[in-house]
Amino acid sequence: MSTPEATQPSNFIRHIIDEDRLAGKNGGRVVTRFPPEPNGFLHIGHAKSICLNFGLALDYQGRCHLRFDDTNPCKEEVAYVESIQEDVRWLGFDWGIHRYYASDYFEQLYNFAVELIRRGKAYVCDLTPEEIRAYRGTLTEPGKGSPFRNRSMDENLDLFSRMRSGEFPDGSRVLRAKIDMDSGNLNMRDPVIYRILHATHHRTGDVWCIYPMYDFAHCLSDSIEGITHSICTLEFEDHRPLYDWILDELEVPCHPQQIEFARLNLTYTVMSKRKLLELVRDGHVAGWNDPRMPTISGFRRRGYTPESIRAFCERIGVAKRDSLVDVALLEFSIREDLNERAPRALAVLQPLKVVIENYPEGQVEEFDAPNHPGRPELGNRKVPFSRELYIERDDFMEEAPKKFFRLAPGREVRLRFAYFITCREAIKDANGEVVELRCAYDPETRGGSAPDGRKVKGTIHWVSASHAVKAEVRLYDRLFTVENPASEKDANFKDFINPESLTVLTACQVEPSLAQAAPGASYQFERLGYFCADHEESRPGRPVFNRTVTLRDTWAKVQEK
RNA sequence: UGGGCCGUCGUCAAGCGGUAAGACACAAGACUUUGACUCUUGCAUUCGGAGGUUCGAAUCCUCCCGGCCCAGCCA
Repeated sequence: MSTPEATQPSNFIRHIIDEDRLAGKNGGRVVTRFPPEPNGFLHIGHAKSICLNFGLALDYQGRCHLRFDDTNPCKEEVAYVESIQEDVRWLGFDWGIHRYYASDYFEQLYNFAVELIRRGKAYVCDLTPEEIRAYRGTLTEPGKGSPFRNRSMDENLDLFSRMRSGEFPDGSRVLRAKIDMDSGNLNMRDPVIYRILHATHHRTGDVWCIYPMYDFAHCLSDSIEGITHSICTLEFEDHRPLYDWILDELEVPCHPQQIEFARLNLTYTVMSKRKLLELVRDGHVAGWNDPRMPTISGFRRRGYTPESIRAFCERIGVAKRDSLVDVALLEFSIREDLNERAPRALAVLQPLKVVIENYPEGQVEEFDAPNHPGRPELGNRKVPFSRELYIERDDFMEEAPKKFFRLAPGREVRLRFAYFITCREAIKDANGEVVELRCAYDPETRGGSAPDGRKVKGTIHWVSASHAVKAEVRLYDRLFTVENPASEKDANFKDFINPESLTVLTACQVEPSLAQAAPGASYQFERLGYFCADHEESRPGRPVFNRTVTLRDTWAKVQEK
């Protein structure tokens, strides 16, 4: 069995854990948790956290809890808890019996709050939200104490209990921790830990009308569950003193260690739930699982595999510096995986008709095409060939440069698995647009090689016109035109939405074997890219494919020069 | 004139006082019935800057510069 340290790249969190184990801390146990708030869909930034937390548990033979941080009934919905579980499972992780909800702890949390009051460390405050803000001071000036700061313990106990029983309207009072209004850390200036919210909670219904704030609920939930390492993102660094303060002031089962790492940012997309929600709400995308979305469900529908996302998360590493990861790394990860597993197929996206003038009318041949060039065990399929074909429009150029290896008047190319053909004539319509090619084939080149040893530089894909199946193909491109839309100064991120992020092609012609593509199945359309049959809209006989990612395209780079 | 954190290749990221890993990207070449894949080669005399400590510094110290986060009864 390999050591944990050897299975994954090292990072500072592993170092901390290694040291803790060496010191015998927590009895050597490692218990982590992934604590999403069910107020939106998971995105690839969450995938980084999931891979980290569950990965650590796996490697150190510990466990990782899935805990819904559902302390704000106004924003949370069961639909989200369902999608979150589906996504975590799809990514390949298993929380076993360890699925929890912060709302399961509401009673315990309430009792902890009461205890805090008893210890003189919390008080009920009647200030309005505006007053609380004003009293809090600013970044550079200290705050001042609330006039309710020194209420008696009995009064606090009474008021808090009446808050719970619903005597007071929303916003009229809060419970605050009594810490330090002079602290340079605003989180320590008597933070609110309970607020009144007469809202129906998706799990507890109307049982409660007061709800704990994140800072109060999170550390205690961690402690209740026996978490050893509570891993979160950088913006919670300022909250750590409060996390520790609460656990220090109360008698709790254990005191987990909060560790912060940098959240994932990816080029050409946005990663905050608020912004993603906005894209969905304003109809810029078709939903949370639109293949252009950086959500896990979006990537799934786009044709990404869990393996590729896990490989990506491993490659990006874990550190504390803010970073913006090149989406090319994600694309590399999915190409690497699909190259290995996706069966090949011939598909013509923008058909150009080709008539092979010297090929007998009505004749049909079938060629054996391997499903994968490197994996013969994946077998072969038959591809029909006839006098009239479709090829890709881009594979013909009327005036082709020397470096263009494809079809042009007078030039010869190989039709993959079939014959060499030479272009005799390009037929144009009234607008001067090429609508058909008249070609001649060389019968001696059956199978794709010439007995006389002559070579052709180019091989193109094709499909037999009368056998091809019509398909819809959706080409996806980056959602934004700039690398970091969220950081553009004096502008709204939505101003940078790429108007060409989606191109729908409805007249594609694909080889017959693709007619029955199973929803979600991935293929490599040779020379084009990886495509997957759409989970929701693909139908037998009328397939719909989503482009996952293009193939690497050296020719495109040459063309740019 | 507040508090916290971070600066190592274009992008991520190892390194933890002994003389700059790796990946992606990029470039050149080989192979090729996918201009794919694969392979080979190249790609930081230097670690934000300046001083200092040391036989020796990306690693330790000092100062400076730059970036990020915090003033929700959101998480």
